[in-house]
Amino acid sequence: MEEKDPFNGRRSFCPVNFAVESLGDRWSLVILRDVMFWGLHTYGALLASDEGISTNILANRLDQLVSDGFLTRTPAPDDKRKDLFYATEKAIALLPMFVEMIAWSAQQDDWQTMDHGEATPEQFGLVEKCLRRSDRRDFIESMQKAVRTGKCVFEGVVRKS
Amino acid sequence: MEEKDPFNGRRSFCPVNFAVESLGDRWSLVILRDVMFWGLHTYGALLASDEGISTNILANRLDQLVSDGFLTRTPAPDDKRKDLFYATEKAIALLPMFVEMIAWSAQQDDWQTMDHGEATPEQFGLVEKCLRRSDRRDFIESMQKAVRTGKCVFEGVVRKS
DNA sequence: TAAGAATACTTGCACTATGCAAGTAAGTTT
DNA sequence: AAACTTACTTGCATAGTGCAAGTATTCTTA
Repeated sequence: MEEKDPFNGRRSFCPVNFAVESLGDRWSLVILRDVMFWGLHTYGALLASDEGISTNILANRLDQLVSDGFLTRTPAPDDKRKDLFYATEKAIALLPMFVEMIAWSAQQDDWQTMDHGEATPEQFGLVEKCLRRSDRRDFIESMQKAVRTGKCVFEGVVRKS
Repeated sequence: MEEKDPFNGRRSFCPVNFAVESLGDRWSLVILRDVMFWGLHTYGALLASDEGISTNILANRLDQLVSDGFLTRTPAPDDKRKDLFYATEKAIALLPMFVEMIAWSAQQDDWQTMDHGEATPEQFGLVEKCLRRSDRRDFIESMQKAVRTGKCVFEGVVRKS
C-alpha cells in the first residue's frame, strides 16, 4: 500500500516551512553565500572558507545542493581533479532573502559589537546597501546579473582572512 | 588563560553566518511564524501546530528563543498552568526576511505542485502580497504593527488543519 | 471537595547530523 | 619517478532531533 504524499515529502505546504526544510541547516546557506558572494567554485576553496566546515560535511552538502537544484557541478576544464560548482536560478532567486537576512543581522547588538577587523570596505558597503531601503530593486538585480554571468557579488575583492 | 572571543561566540562576523547560527535549525523560524503569523502564544497551541514538533524540542526551543531575546515569556493571567510567549522587536525585525522567504518558496515548482487544499484564502492573499514587489513597505509595516500590538498577521483567520 | 481532565513539561531511548582526525585515490607538478 | 595537490572516504565521538511514556501542577466538574 502506498501512502499518499500531498506535500511532496514535506511536513506542510507552508512556504516558511518549505524554505526551512530546504535550507534550514548549519551549512547550506553559508555555502551558497561563498559561491554567490565570494565566487568560490571548488571544493577546496569552499573548504578553506571562514567558518571551517568539515570535509565530510562539505562533500555531503555539495551533493545535496546539486541534487536539490541549487548548484550545478561541472568538471573544471584545466584540472581533471576539480569540479566547478555554480549557482542555479533557484539559488540566485534567494538573493533578496540574503539581503534581508544581512539587514537583520546588521541591526542586532550582538553583531554590531563583534570585532569586524577582518571585514573589507566592500563588505561594509554591502551591509549599508542592505540596510538602506531605497534602490533595493536595482541593487538586487545587479547582484543577480553578476552571479548569472559567472561573476560574484564581491567580484575582484580579496578577503582579509 | 582566557581565549579571546572576537565574534561573541560565533564562528565569523559574517551577517549571513550570524543569522544561520541564530536561527538555522529545524524549528526556530517555524515557532516564530506560529507566534507572529498565527497568534499562537502558548506551549499547547504551538505543540498542536501543523508540522508536529516534539514536546521536548518545543520546550527546549522556547527556552532558547526566550534567552536569545526573540520571545518574552509571561504567566497567563487567567490560567496559572500557562505561560504566554510574545515576539520581541528582535523577532518582529525578521518579518521582511520572512516575506522574502515566502516569496522564494512560492516561486519554486516543488511548492507550487503541492496540495494546497488546507490553505485559507488569506494565506493565498499573503503569498500574493509577498510576490508582488510594490507596496512592500506598507505591507510589512502593517504586519509589524499588528504583531507589536498583540495581534498577528492572520488575525481572525482560522486554520483549516 | 474529591475525581478527573488539562497543561506543561521531563525522561529514556533510538536515530540522524555534525565535528575532528586520519587515510586514500586520482591527477598534477617537478 | 617522486612529491604534491585535490577531493574525497572512513572511523569515531558528540550534539540535535523524534517518539513514547511518565509526572507535577492547576483547573474543572460532579
